[in-house]
Amino acid sequence: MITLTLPDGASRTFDAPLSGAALAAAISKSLAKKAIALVLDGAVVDLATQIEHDAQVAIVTPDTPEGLAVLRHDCAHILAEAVQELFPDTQVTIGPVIDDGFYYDFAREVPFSLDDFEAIENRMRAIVDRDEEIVREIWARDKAVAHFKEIGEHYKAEIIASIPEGEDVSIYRQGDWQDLCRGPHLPSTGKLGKAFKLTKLAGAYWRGDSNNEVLQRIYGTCWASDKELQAYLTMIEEAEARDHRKIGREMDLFHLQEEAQGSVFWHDKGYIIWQALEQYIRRRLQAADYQEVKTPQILDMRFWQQSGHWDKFRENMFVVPDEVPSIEEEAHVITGKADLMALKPMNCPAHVQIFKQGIKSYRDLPIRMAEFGCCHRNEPHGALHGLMRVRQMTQDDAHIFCREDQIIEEAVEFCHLVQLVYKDMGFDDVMVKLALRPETRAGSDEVWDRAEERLRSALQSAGLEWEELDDEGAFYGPKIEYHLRDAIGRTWQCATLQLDFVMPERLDATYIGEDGNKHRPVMLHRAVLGSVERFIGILIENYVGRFPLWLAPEQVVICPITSEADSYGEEVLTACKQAGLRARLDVRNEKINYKVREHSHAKVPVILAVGMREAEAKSVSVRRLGVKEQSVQALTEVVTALQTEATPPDLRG
RNA sequence: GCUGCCGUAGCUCAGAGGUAGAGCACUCCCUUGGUAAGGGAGAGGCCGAGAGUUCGAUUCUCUCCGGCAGCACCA
Repeated sequence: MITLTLPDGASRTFDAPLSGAALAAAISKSLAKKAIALVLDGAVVDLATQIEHDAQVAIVTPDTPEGLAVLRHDCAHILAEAVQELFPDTQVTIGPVIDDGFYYDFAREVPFSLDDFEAIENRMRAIVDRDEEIVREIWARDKAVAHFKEIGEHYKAEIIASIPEGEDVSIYRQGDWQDLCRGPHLPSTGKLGKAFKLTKLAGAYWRGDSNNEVLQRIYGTCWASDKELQAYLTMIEEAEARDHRKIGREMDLFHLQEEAQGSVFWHDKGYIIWQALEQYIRRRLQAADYQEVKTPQILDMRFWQQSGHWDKFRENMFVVPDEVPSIEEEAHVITGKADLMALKPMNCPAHVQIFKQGIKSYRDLPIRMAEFGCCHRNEPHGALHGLMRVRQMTQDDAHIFCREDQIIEEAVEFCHLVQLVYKDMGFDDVMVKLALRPETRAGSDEVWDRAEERLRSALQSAGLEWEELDDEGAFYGPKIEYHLRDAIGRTWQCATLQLDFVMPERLDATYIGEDGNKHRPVMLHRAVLGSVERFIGILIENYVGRFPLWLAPEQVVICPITSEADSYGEEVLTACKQAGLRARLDVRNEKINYKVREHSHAKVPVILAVGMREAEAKSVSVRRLGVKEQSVQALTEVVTALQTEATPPDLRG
């Protein structure tokens, strides 16, 4: 007798052990048809799994997250089967499920091309039509290693060989094709359906290590129905239209050009956003008792040697020889013999220098030292990405020098500040991560234990949920990271707080404690926006260029309907400007339709149309971006209302 | 940096072994129009750079540069 409890709390008893498939059939015919896997006491397993004893069970269907994951995993397998049928010289490696789909890494001499996708997809559909039964087999590890070696699947053999000796491995067989896999899988290939599409082709290192050979990765997406597949493809297409590089060009915010790779040319409109943001965050910092400083851009190599950057970070630094370039035709411009200086990649060592001027008392702490520091980092070319990853960036950086007993309070305060700012920016999809000790690190395990625990309690006190990342911390300490999403779902680290016991030591920063002795301060490296460039990139994508009034580069455009109303337009413009609004008058010889269309495309939040009727009544016809309706209101009222709306969030009553 | 793809007017994109085309934008003219394109004319290109194949290359081949996607990197 076996008693099985279903998700709705109901239970059923069976005389003998039975498979998931039999269970589904016992519940209903339609469920049996839709069933693709089984949840047995919380674990997703094959539908064919025998249920031997009392358990919590659920039948997995494609319309659940678990079901979709199984589907995508099978889609990866079917991709691999199709590829090996079409290209027998290909070795398989791994093929995991990812957000919205899956990928499979292949090893093959000849590169795949996008043109191959059609043939591969066709073969995948044929495999679905064949409806091959998918069977799980348990093999001894050594036998599996030998087998995969023998059939020339060296990567698979390597994976299996890394499984502990003596353990059995599971092999899934579908038709003539087989793969090492933990599972679970569909009962047969026919259950996959055809709502899949191969999307991207890219290189990827074997085992994620750039010292290893490059494999060819094929990405795909897979859904329970064609409708969902179509919806996903449409969503991706629309998301691409939100790309900040595209919107930045359309709205004339900034540009990039190859003579300054990774450095941004900010146009006037983009720089208005920058300034509004900088002034806003500066006020927030002032309110939180930060002091603002400015430190040198170029410092001698010896300085970076002392800070440890020369050792740990040199590859990412721009180096400048301290000599006068030769103007002789024949001579080398630079001798290569001069002392070296470097553009600062970070502000922290310079801030320590300010801290070290004079003698600091424990009474002075915490010192919160902020700088809108322009830093240069020599990023790999392949890493550069619009505003998101640049080589010259400005951080809303600050270093908090404090005593150990002040760490938690400072960290909690910081988390509150981030939450406040991100709320003002309208971000609701923020991911918080805690990056823990990396393999190569400075400081004892005891120090790290303490540091990590402190950040955990700070996150807890701030009421946040977070994910912990092993091995991702800075060499000098663990860090809290706030990640934001871009238009197509990629995440970018923005705010960060890093706990550092090392730098004060290296640069010999001290304060006089209550006991009259010298002590090391702790440093908290922190940024709220992160890099201003990246943050604006995220803002553009999140707002799709339709900024709230306080950030909009152009807030108001005044459009006379006939040239007779031009002089009244001037009057409206003056009123707007006097109220501090960023306004412009469009007196071009164009029809109102045309002007409305153009300024709407330019994402100007407010269009004020004025004709003779408005001129006589001292009113304006207000049209808000994205709203078809207009309303005619008194000029003075409109200006006052817009003025209120354009007030930055921290200055509102 | 690695793998793949791409590079034609300011933008979006056609094109073909015989030195280029559209729409939008731009300039000028006509039009004074009431809320997402009024009409006409004009100007605009070393077809990413270099080398090779060819009678001839923007088109084919190679190298480089840049862009895009992913990987690695992101202290």
